[in-house]
Order: sequence, then structure tokens, then C-alpha cells
Amino acid sequence: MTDGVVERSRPRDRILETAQDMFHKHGIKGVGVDAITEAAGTNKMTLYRHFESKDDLIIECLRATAAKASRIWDEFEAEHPGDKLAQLHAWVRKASELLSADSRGCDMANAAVELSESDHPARRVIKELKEAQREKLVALCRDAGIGQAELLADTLSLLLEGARVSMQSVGAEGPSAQFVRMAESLIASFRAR
Amino acid sequence: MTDGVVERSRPRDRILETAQDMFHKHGIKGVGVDAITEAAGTNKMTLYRHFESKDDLIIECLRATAAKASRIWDEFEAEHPGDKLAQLHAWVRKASELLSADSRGCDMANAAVELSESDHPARRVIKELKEAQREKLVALCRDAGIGQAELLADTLSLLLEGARVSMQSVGAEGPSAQFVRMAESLIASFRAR
DNA sequence: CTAGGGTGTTACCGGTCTGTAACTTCTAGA
DNA sequence: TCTAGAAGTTACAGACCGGTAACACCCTAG
Repeated sequence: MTDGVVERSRPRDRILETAQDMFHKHGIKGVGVDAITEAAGTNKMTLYRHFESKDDLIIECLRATAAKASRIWDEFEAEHPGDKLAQLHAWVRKASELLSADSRGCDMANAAVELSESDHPARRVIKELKEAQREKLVALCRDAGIGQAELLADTLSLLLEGARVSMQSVGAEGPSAQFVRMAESLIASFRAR
Repeated sequence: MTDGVVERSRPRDRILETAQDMFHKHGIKGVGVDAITEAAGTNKMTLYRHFESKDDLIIECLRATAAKASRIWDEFEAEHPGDKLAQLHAWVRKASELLSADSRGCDMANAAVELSESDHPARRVIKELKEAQREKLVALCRDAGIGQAELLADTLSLLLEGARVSMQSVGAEGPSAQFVRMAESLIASFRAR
């Protein structure tokens, strides 16, 4: 079996973790609830006892993924306590590591592409979570002593977002291969102003 | 009726144009062939007489969209004949215009996100088309007299790609709002080297 | 031991999807 | 006008989807 997630934790946790993984790999519309529950070693009824609907499950998955990403930020603070500039460089390095390790990009961005209906319940959650991430990066840039912190943060955001989507269309040897170089020289030029 | 595409052109052309539009708006997996043919004022049998499968239709749509994008490049040359630097600035302005006019991003990138199966026939087409676009932008940068032409072209690519996907997750008031400023100052700093 | 809640199982509903078969109608060209 | 091919129509196959009902099971708290 390709299990591993199926160790004896609570069915709800197994479903949530399996769904995150499968949504990430195959896309939201590319995975049915039956496939999720089977991979999680449980069944559809149990899923619907813990989640109102597939949309609800999607939202919980996005929140869980965002929470994981948030934990990475804690590592930056732990590794470079108080040194915000070092944390910013750690952000660049970590982003590049994740780029190399996985070519399916950002779950929230992918979900936004897939769930094109403008009133889809997941859309406002995606927006909330993305805005929170944006504010975090802006604060990091500002605390690192960079003048135009918002502009640098937004530029880095677009570069990373672009790198993640570019990997999916042209692969790892495309423009995304230069992400670190771009980001570092950007930071340098903003610091020089 | 919401037609308009249904003026009496050939069924194949109507299907192709309608499918491009609907795939763009609602995503590939969000649109069925029945919906396409109905909107195109025809029927499923006619679609399958002109296209082997839905996947084949998807590929033809991507090629058609890329061809349209290619025509925009001809405008740059027509408006600024021989002046490659002006054409590069025109590229930035045009990209920003398209960003403002439409928030569903790039069809090829969106397709790459949706069609996550690594052996999907559309994936190699997406890669081909994206690589062609990349080479065009690299050539434009090089002919504009910029030293690190590849790096500038790739950075601009990632910025635009990021802006298009960012619009879909956080909206037009997010980081993508600063695209022109980012791109222009990038070009300026590359020219200064 | 027992009661009850969480879980598993099976079957089903109504809907949608891609793709095809068989047949009729239309239309353009000789 | 006649004909051939393109296009329209209807019906269907087979699969999958999200979601629910009814019932059997197990395991733990009392």
C-alpha cells in the first residue's frame, strides 16, 4: 500500500492530511472524495460526519496548509532571533528549497485558478490567507530596515508566485531557476537606496 | 441570447473561439463539451467530427491563444519599428493593460495548474509555447542592448506570471498593482549596468 | 456488563461527464 | 435539379461525481 498517512490517528486527521496531499498533487477537481477516503483508510460517510461538504474540506485543507507555512516563519525567528535581515535571506533560501523539492506550486494559488467561480466559498479564505502572508513579508522587510518595504515585499511575492507557476508550465530549468539570484539582487538594490 | 460568437462562421471556428473563451473564464475542468457546443450554437457530434477529443480541443485552444498573443508582438514592431527598447516598454505597458482588463490570468499557466497529470498531452504543448514566448522576450531584451538579457527576460517573465496568478488569489489591489513600477525600475537598473 | 458514540459497510440517488451510433436535415456545387 | 458531404438531432453507453440512508460493528467509559 502507498499508505503511511494511515497510521492510527483519528480519521478526521487522516482525511485532512490525505486530502491536503492529494489536492496538492492532483488538483482539487482532479480528486474525488471517494479517492481521498480510500487513501486515508476510511470511508465517505466518516468524511461527511466531519466535514459539511467537499468545499468545507477544501477550506480546512487550505487553512491547514497555511498553518504549516506559518510554522516555517517561526523557524526563521528561531534561527536568527532578532536579525530580521538574516530572516529575510532565510526566507529566500527556504523558498528556493521548496521550489526545488516540489513542482506543484502554491496550494492557495492553484485553488484560486481551479475554483474560478467568483462566489466560491474558498475564494475569500484564499484571499484572507494570502493577505496575511503578504503582511508578514511586508513587516519582515520593514523590520529589516528597508525603505520601500511594501514594494520589495510585493516584488518578492510576485517573483515567488511566478516561479511556482512557471515551474508547472515550463519546468525547473525555466526562468524559476534564477529565483535566488533575482531575489538576492533585488534585496541588495533596495538596501542600497 | 448571449451569443455573438455565433455569427455564421464555420462550426469549427465557432467551437474553437467559444471554447477558448469558456476555458479561459471557467477553467478547463469547469467546462463540459456540451456547454461549449451549446454556446457555440452547434452540437456535440459536430465537435467530435472536428476534434479527436476534448484534450485535442484543449490543445488547439492553447495554440490559438498563443497565436493571438504572438500577433500582439507584431504590433510592437509596427508601432516602434527597429526601436527594440521602445518595444520592451510597450511590452510592459501592454502586459499591464491586459492585467487590468482581465483577472483570469494566462491560459497556458492555468492549464498547467489544472492538468496536473504529468503525461497529459497538453503539457508538452504548453511547454513548447511558453519556451517560444521566453525566447522572444530574451531576444527583445538582447536586441534592446541589455547586457544580462536572459536574466532580465526571466525576471520580467516571473513578475508577470506572478502578477497574473496573484490577481486570481488576492485581487487587483494586491501586489500585482505595482507591476509596471517593478518592471520599469528593473529595466532601468539592468540598463544601468 | 452495558450503553452509546464513533466508525465501517453497502447500497443508492440524481446529476454530470466524455464519447458514440443512427438517423435526418440542410446546403453548396455540378 | 440532383447529389454528396457537412451539420443537426436524439438517444444512449459507461463512468464518475457529491452526498445520503440504513444498518452493523467495535471500543471505551461508566
